[in-house]
Amino acid sequence: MPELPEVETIARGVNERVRGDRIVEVWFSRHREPFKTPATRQARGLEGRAILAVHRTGKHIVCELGGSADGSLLDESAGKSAAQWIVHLGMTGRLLVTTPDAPVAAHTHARLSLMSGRELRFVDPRRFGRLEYRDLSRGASFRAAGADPLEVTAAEFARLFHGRKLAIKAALLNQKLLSGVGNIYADESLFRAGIRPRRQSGRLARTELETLRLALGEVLKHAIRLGGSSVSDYVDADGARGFFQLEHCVYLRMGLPCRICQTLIRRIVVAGRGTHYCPRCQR
DNA sequence: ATATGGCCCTGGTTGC
DNA sequence: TGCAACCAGGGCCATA
Repeated sequence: MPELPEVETIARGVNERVRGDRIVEVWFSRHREPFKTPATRQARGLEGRAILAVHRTGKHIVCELGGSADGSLLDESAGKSAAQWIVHLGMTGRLLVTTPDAPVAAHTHARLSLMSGRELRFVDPRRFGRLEYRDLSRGASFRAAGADPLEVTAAEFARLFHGRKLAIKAALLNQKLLSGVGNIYADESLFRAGIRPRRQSGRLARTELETLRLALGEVLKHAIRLGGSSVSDYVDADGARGFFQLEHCVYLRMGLPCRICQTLIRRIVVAGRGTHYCPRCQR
Protein backbone atom coordinates (compact mmCIF):
# COMPACT_ATOMS: atom_id res chain seq x y z
CA MET A 1 0.00 0.00 0.00
CA PRO A 2 1.42 3.36 -0.91
CA GLU A 3 2.33 5.45 2.12
CA LEU A 4 4.54 8.51 2.44
CA PRO A 5 7.78 6.94 1.09
CA GLU A 6 6.04 5.25 -1.83
CA VAL A 7 4.03 8.37 -2.68
CA GLU A 8 7.17 10.52 -2.41
CA THR A 9 9.02 8.14 -4.75
CA ILE A 10 6.21 8.18 -7.28
CA ALA A 11 5.76 11.95 -7.11
CA ARG A 12 9.51 12.50 -7.69
CA GLY A 13 9.54 10.08 -10.61
CA VAL A 14 6.49 11.59 -12.23
CA ASN A 15 7.83 15.10 -11.66
CA GLU A 16 11.11 14.27 -13.41
CA ARG A 17 9.28 12.93 -16.42
CA VAL A 18 6.35 15.28 -16.93
CA ARG A 19 7.43 18.61 -15.48
CA GLY A 20 7.11 21.22 -18.23
CA ASP A 21 4.99 18.95 -20.35
CA ARG A 22 1.42 19.72 -21.37
CA ILE A 23 -1.80 17.73 -21.19
CA VAL A 24 -3.22 17.34 -24.67
CA GLU A 25 -6.03 14.89 -24.24
CA VAL A 26 -7.69 13.11 -21.34
CA TRP A 27 -9.51 9.80 -21.17
CA PHE A 28 -11.40 8.40 -18.20
CA SER A 29 -12.79 4.91 -17.88
CA ARG A 30 -16.54 4.67 -17.87
CA HIS A 31 -16.55 2.55 -14.76
CA ARG A 32 -18.41 3.79 -11.72
CA GLU A 33 -17.14 7.22 -10.66
CA PRO A 34 -14.12 6.58 -8.46
CA PHE A 35 -13.44 10.28 -8.37
CA LYS A 36 -13.95 13.25 -6.13
CA THR A 37 -14.54 15.47 -9.11
CA PRO A 38 -16.81 14.18 -11.91
CA ALA A 39 -14.79 12.81 -14.81
CA THR A 40 -16.25 15.22 -17.33
CA ARG A 41 -15.30 18.22 -15.23
CA GLN A 42 -11.81 16.84 -14.67
CA ALA A 43 -11.30 16.26 -18.37
CA ARG A 44 -12.53 19.75 -19.23
CA GLY A 45 -10.23 21.30 -16.63
CA LEU A 46 -7.13 19.25 -17.44
CA GLU A 47 -7.03 19.41 -21.21
CA GLY A 48 -4.60 21.99 -22.54
CA ARG A 49 -2.94 22.72 -19.24
CA ALA A 50 0.80 22.81 -18.60
CA ILE A 51 2.24 20.67 -15.81
CA LEU A 52 4.39 23.00 -13.72
CA ALA A 53 5.46 20.50 -11.07
CA VAL A 54 4.42 17.33 -9.28
CA HIS A 55 4.93 16.87 -5.56
CA ARG A 56 3.68 15.02 -2.50
CA THR A 57 1.67 16.22 0.46
CA GLY A 58 0.63 13.55 2.97
CA LYS A 59 -0.30 10.53 0.86
CA HIS A 60 -1.51 12.76 -1.97
CA ILE A 61 0.27 13.45 -5.24
CA VAL A 62 -0.38 16.99 -6.40
CA CYS A 63 0.14 18.07 -10.00
CA GLU A 64 0.45 21.84 -10.17
CA LEU A 65 -1.09 23.04 -13.39
CA GLY A 66 -0.65 26.35 -15.13
CA GLY A 67 -1.79 27.98 -18.31
CA SER A 68 -5.05 27.31 -19.99
CA ALA A 69 -6.23 25.65 -23.16
CA ASP A 70 -5.96 28.84 -25.16
CA GLY A 71 -2.28 29.47 -24.88
CA SER A 72 -0.61 31.45 -22.12
CA LEU A 73 1.64 29.05 -20.29
CA LEU A 74 4.41 29.44 -17.78
CA ASP A 75 4.80 33.11 -18.55
CA GLU A 76 2.43 35.51 -16.86
CA SER A 77 2.21 33.88 -13.48
CA ALA A 78 5.49 32.06 -13.05
CA GLY A 79 5.26 29.68 -10.14
CA LYS A 80 1.60 30.35 -9.62
CA SER A 81 -0.55 27.48 -10.70
CA ALA A 82 -4.06 27.97 -11.91
CA ALA A 83 -5.28 24.50 -11.06
CA GLN A 84 -4.30 21.25 -9.38
CA TRP A 85 -4.85 17.59 -10.14
CA ILE A 86 -4.75 15.63 -6.92
CA VAL A 87 -4.19 11.87 -6.94
CA HIS A 88 -4.68 9.60 -3.96
CA LEU A 89 -3.58 6.04 -4.66
CA GLY A 90 -5.69 4.37 -1.98
CA MET A 91 -4.60 0.77 -1.54
CA THR A 92 -3.68 -0.40 -4.99
CA GLY A 93 -3.37 2.74 -7.09
CA ARG A 94 -0.50 3.32 -9.51
CA LEU A 95 0.51 6.46 -11.36
CA LEU A 96 2.65 5.55 -14.34
CA VAL A 97 4.43 7.44 -17.09
CA THR A 98 4.39 5.34 -20.25
CA THR A 99 4.66 5.50 -23.99
CA PRO A 100 1.26 5.66 -25.71
CA ASP A 101 1.68 2.21 -27.22
CA ALA A 102 2.46 0.51 -23.90
CA PRO A 103 -0.15 -2.18 -23.18
CA VAL A 104 -3.03 -0.75 -21.17
CA ALA A 105 -3.18 -2.56 -17.83
CA ALA A 106 -6.48 -3.86 -16.50
CA HIS A 107 -8.24 -1.34 -14.25
CA THR A 108 -6.74 1.67 -15.97
CA HIS A 109 -9.06 4.53 -15.02
CA ALA A 110 -7.35 7.58 -16.45
CA ARG A 111 -5.00 8.29 -19.35
CA LEU A 112 -3.52 11.75 -19.87
CA SER A 113 -1.87 12.18 -23.25
CA LEU A 114 0.99 14.65 -23.08
CA MET A 115 2.47 16.90 -25.72
CA SER A 116 5.81 15.07 -25.48
CA GLY A 117 4.03 11.95 -26.68
CA ARG A 118 4.10 10.25 -23.31
CA GLU A 119 1.12 9.22 -21.22
CA LEU A 120 0.35 9.60 -17.54
CA ARG A 121 -1.84 6.67 -16.45
CA PHE A 122 -3.81 6.00 -13.31
CA VAL A 123 -4.40 2.30 -12.63
CA ASP A 124 -6.32 1.09 -9.58
CA PRO A 125 -7.78 -2.43 -9.32
CA ARG A 126 -9.46 -1.98 -5.97
CA ARG A 127 -10.71 1.52 -6.70
CA PHE A 128 -9.95 2.97 -3.30
CA GLY A 129 -8.00 5.72 -5.01
CA ARG A 130 -9.37 9.19 -5.59
CA LEU A 131 -8.84 11.81 -8.27
CA GLU A 132 -9.67 15.44 -7.68
CA TYR A 133 -9.46 18.54 -9.84
CA ARG A 134 -9.19 21.97 -8.23
CA ASP A 135 -9.58 25.27 -9.97
CA LEU A 136 -7.43 27.59 -7.90
CA SER A 137 -9.26 30.70 -9.00
CA ARG A 138 -12.20 29.43 -7.00
CA GLY A 139 -10.73 27.42 -4.18
CA ALA A 140 -7.72 27.20 -1.96
CA SER A 141 -4.64 25.18 -2.79
CA PHE A 142 -4.79 21.60 -1.54
CA ARG A 143 -3.00 20.72 1.64
CA ALA A 144 -2.98 17.55 3.69
CA ALA A 145 -5.08 17.67 6.83
CA GLY A 146 -2.39 16.73 9.33
CA ALA A 147 1.23 17.54 10.04
CA ASP A 148 3.96 16.16 7.78
CA PRO A 149 5.89 13.48 9.70
CA LEU A 150 9.17 14.71 8.20
CA GLU A 151 8.58 18.33 9.20
CA VAL A 152 6.77 18.07 12.52
CA THR A 153 8.57 19.56 15.54
CA ALA A 154 8.94 17.83 18.91
CA ALA A 155 6.46 20.17 20.58
CA GLU A 156 3.90 19.80 17.81
CA PHE A 157 4.28 16.03 17.79
CA ALA A 158 3.74 15.79 21.54
CA ARG A 159 0.68 18.01 21.35
CA LEU A 160 -0.92 15.81 18.66
CA PHE A 161 -1.08 12.81 20.98
CA HIS A 162 -1.62 14.58 24.27
CA GLY A 163 -4.83 13.69 26.09
CA ARG A 164 -5.95 11.07 23.61
CA LYS A 165 -7.26 7.73 24.70
CA LEU A 166 -6.88 5.80 21.50
CA ALA A 167 -4.01 3.41 20.88
CA ILE A 168 -0.82 5.03 19.62
CA LYS A 169 -0.98 2.81 16.53
CA ALA A 170 -4.47 4.12 15.72
CA ALA A 171 -3.31 7.69 16.33
CA LEU A 172 -0.36 7.28 13.94
CA LEU A 173 -2.78 6.11 11.26
CA ASN A 174 -5.09 9.09 11.75
CA GLN A 175 -4.37 11.36 8.79
CA LYS A 176 -5.83 14.38 10.57
CA LEU A 177 -3.04 14.20 13.12
CA LEU A 178 -0.13 13.12 10.92
CA SER A 179 -0.51 12.81 7.17
CA GLY A 180 1.39 10.09 5.37
CA VAL A 181 1.79 7.27 7.88
CA GLY A 182 0.08 4.00 6.99
CA ASN A 183 0.13 0.50 8.35
CA ILE A 184 3.70 -0.42 7.41
CA TYR A 185 5.45 2.64 8.79
CA ALA A 186 3.27 2.82 11.89
CA ASP A 187 4.39 -0.71 12.83
CA GLU A 188 8.02 -0.17 11.84
CA SER A 189 8.38 3.12 13.70
CA LEU A 190 6.76 1.73 16.86
CA PHE A 191 9.22 -1.16 16.74
CA ARG A 192 12.19 1.14 16.34
CA ALA A 193 10.91 3.29 19.21
CA GLY A 194 10.33 0.25 21.41
CA ILE A 195 6.67 1.08 22.02
CA ARG A 196 3.77 -1.40 22.01
CA PRO A 197 1.08 -0.49 19.48
CA ARG A 198 -1.78 -0.76 22.00
CA ARG A 199 -0.36 1.81 24.42
CA GLN A 200 -2.69 4.76 24.95
CA SER A 201 -1.34 7.82 23.12
CA GLY A 202 -2.03 10.16 26.01
CA ARG A 203 -0.13 7.99 28.45
CA LEU A 204 3.16 7.99 26.59
CA ALA A 205 5.96 9.88 28.29
CA ARG A 206 7.37 12.94 26.58
CA THR A 207 10.64 11.10 26.02
CA GLU A 208 8.84 8.15 24.42
CA LEU A 209 7.01 10.47 22.06
CA GLU A 210 10.27 12.12 21.07
CA THR A 211 11.86 8.72 20.49
CA LEU A 212 8.89 7.82 18.34
CA ARG A 213 9.07 11.03 16.33
CA LEU A 214 12.76 10.47 15.61
CA ALA A 215 12.23 6.79 14.79
CA LEU A 216 9.40 7.66 12.42
CA GLY A 217 11.51 10.25 10.63
CA GLU A 218 14.42 7.84 10.25
CA VAL A 219 12.26 4.99 9.01
CA LEU A 220 10.51 7.19 6.46
CA LYS A 221 13.74 8.73 5.16
CA HIS A 222 15.43 5.35 4.93
CA ALA A 223 12.44 3.96 3.05
CA ILE A 224 12.49 6.89 0.62
CA ARG A 225 16.17 6.21 -0.08
CA LEU A 226 15.28 2.61 -0.94
CA GLY A 227 12.38 3.57 -3.18
CA GLY A 228 9.63 2.50 -0.78
CA SER A 229 8.28 -0.92 0.20
CA SER A 230 6.90 -3.25 -2.46
CA VAL A 231 4.74 -5.58 -0.39
CA SER A 232 1.71 -6.05 -2.60
CA ASP A 233 1.90 -4.47 -5.99
CA TYR A 234 3.50 -1.11 -5.40
CA VAL A 235 5.71 0.20 -8.17
CA ASP A 236 7.10 3.65 -8.94
CA ALA A 237 6.36 5.84 -11.96
CA ASP A 238 8.49 3.57 -14.16
CA GLY A 239 6.99 0.37 -12.86
CA ALA A 240 10.05 -0.47 -10.74
CA ARG A 241 9.80 -2.04 -7.30
CA GLY A 242 11.17 -0.60 -4.06
CA PHE A 243 13.51 -2.34 -1.63
CA PHE A 244 12.52 -1.26 1.85
CA GLN A 245 10.39 -4.39 2.38
CA LEU A 246 13.70 -6.24 2.75
CA GLU A 247 14.48 -4.13 5.82
CA HIS A 248 11.16 -4.48 7.61
CA CYS A 249 11.62 -5.54 11.21
CA VAL A 250 8.04 -6.47 12.07
CA TYR A 251 5.59 -5.77 9.26
CA LEU A 252 4.30 -9.11 7.88
CA ARG A 253 6.97 -10.95 9.92
CA MET A 254 4.64 -12.67 12.39
CA GLY A 255 6.09 -15.97 13.58
CA LEU A 256 9.59 -15.01 12.45
CA PRO A 257 12.34 -14.20 14.94
CA CYS A 258 12.92 -10.55 15.87
CA ARG A 259 16.02 -9.22 14.15
CA ILE A 260 17.25 -7.87 17.49
CA CYS A 261 16.30 -10.41 20.18
CA GLN A 262 15.07 -13.51 18.25
CA THR A 263 11.70 -13.46 20.07
CA LEU A 264 8.90 -14.40 17.66
CA ILE A 265 7.06 -11.44 16.14
CA ARG A 266 3.35 -11.30 16.99
CA ARG A 267 0.38 -10.17 14.99
CA ILE A 268 -2.67 -8.56 16.60
CA VAL A 269 -5.47 -6.33 15.34
CA VAL A 270 -5.52 -2.67 16.38
CA ALA A 271 -8.02 -0.20 14.96
CA GLY A 272 -9.10 -2.91 12.53
CA ARG A 273 -5.60 -3.18 11.07
CA GLY A 274 -3.14 -6.03 11.16
CA THR A 275 -0.45 -4.94 13.63
CA HIS A 276 2.96 -6.50 14.12
CA TYR A 277 5.31 -6.13 17.06
CA CYS A 278 8.06 -7.73 19.09
CA PRO A 279 6.79 -8.54 22.61
CA ARG A 280 10.28 -8.22 24.04
CA CYS A 281 11.69 -5.16 22.28
CA GLN A 282 8.45 -3.18 22.59
CA ARG A 283 7.04 -2.21 25.98
C1' DA B 1 -15.31 16.56 20.27
C1' DT B 2 -13.48 11.92 20.22
C1' DA B 3 -13.65 7.21 19.11
C1' DT B 4 -15.43 3.08 16.88
C1' DG B 5 -17.16 0.11 13.30
C1' DG B 6 -19.15 -0.81 8.70
C1' DC B 7 -18.51 -0.09 4.03
C1' DC B 8 -16.40 0.15 -0.47
C1' DC B 9 -13.54 -3.10 -3.97
C1' DT B 10 -10.73 -6.94 -6.21
C1' DG B 11 -7.06 -10.30 -6.16
C1' DG B 12 -4.78 -13.56 -3.64
C1' DT B 13 -5.11 -17.13 -0.24
C1' DT B 14 -7.46 -20.62 2.29
C1' DG B 15 -10.70 -24.37 2.94
C1' DC B 16 -13.59 -27.96 1.58
C1' DT C 1 -8.22 -30.00 -8.93
C1' DG C 2 -11.82 -26.51 -8.68
C1' DC C 3 -14.65 -23.41 -6.80
C1' DA C 4 -16.45 -20.51 -3.12
C1' DA C 5 -15.71 -18.11 1.02
C1' DC C 6 -12.73 -15.17 3.26
C1' DC C 7 -9.45 -11.50 4.08
C1' DA C 8 -6.60 -7.34 3.39
C1' DG C 9 -6.98 -2.23 4.35
C1' DG C 10 -7.24 3.86 3.52
C1' DG C 11 -10.57 6.89 4.01
C1' DC C 12 -15.22 8.20 4.58
C1' DC C 13 -19.50 8.06 6.87
C1' DA C 14 -22.87 7.08 10.46
C1' DT C 15 -23.32 6.25 15.09
C1' DA C 16 -22.37 6.22 20.25
